[in-house]
Amino acid sequence: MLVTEKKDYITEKIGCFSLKRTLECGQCFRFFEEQDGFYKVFSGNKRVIVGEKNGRLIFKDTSEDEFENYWKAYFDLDRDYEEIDRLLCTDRRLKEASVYAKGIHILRQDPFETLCSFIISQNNNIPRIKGIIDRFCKLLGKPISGEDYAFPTAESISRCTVEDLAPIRAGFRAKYLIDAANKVITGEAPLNIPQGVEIERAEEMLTVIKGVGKKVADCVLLFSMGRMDAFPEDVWIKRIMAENFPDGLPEEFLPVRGIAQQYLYHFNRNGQK
DNA sequence: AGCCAGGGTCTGC
DNA sequence: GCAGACCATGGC
Repeated sequence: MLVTEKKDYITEKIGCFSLKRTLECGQCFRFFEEQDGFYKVFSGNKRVIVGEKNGRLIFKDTSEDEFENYWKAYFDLDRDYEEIDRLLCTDRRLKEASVYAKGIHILRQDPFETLCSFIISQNNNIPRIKGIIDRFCKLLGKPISGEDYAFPTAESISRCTVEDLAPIRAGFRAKYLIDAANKVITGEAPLNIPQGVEIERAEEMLTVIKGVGKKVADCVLLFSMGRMDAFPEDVWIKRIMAENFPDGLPEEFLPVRGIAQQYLYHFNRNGQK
């Protein structure tokens, strides 16, 4: 059996990107910082170890193909964030957040994992969300290697009862995870929504799932489907909007309001105030 | 002990 | 359409 050796893959210099901020700003839950500052990142049934040095990303034990075919899109490395930032900085209120959040990219995560993760997120806090997801993968996910597991497939979840899911301690959300798995399998809730579909219509396609309201649907659309016009409004964003944008976001920002949302969220949670 | 956490459902007005 | 109770669990 011939085993092809993988070497580290090192990217070109990336203009406007912060690995740390992108992973830690609350849009994903399955990543772990290692001793050397590298991150072990999971998405669906994939795993990678990635670090940042001198403006380049270093993907350990990764081929160029794996980078080009998956992780490049995952980290949204082809989008021109400098240009988006220039637009957002034309507004005084958004400029403050944009400067603080510089380098955050919106991830293109695995859609089913993102759906389940934000179902789990409801009325919950981030450390516990990570714990539930971790136990979910260990309980039902296919082993990748060592202690690493893939995210559970919809099929494996659909075979479960609420009692089967008790060990992950998701509480009242367990029944929602099962409903999501079933509706994804039948196609009643599609995870391949074309970009051309109106955002309100796309939200409706996901809110057919029990436990998925507008906020969770917008998180799935933004954080896994590249819908930069999705605008998740959690308690933080609602407060920020009421205080700073009582008449809503100005129209010129609507196509990238999801990005503006993430900057505002990060700034207000971690920045001054 | 009570409150809150990247919400949603169900009921009642 | 909108307010309020309720939902499991755990950290503070």
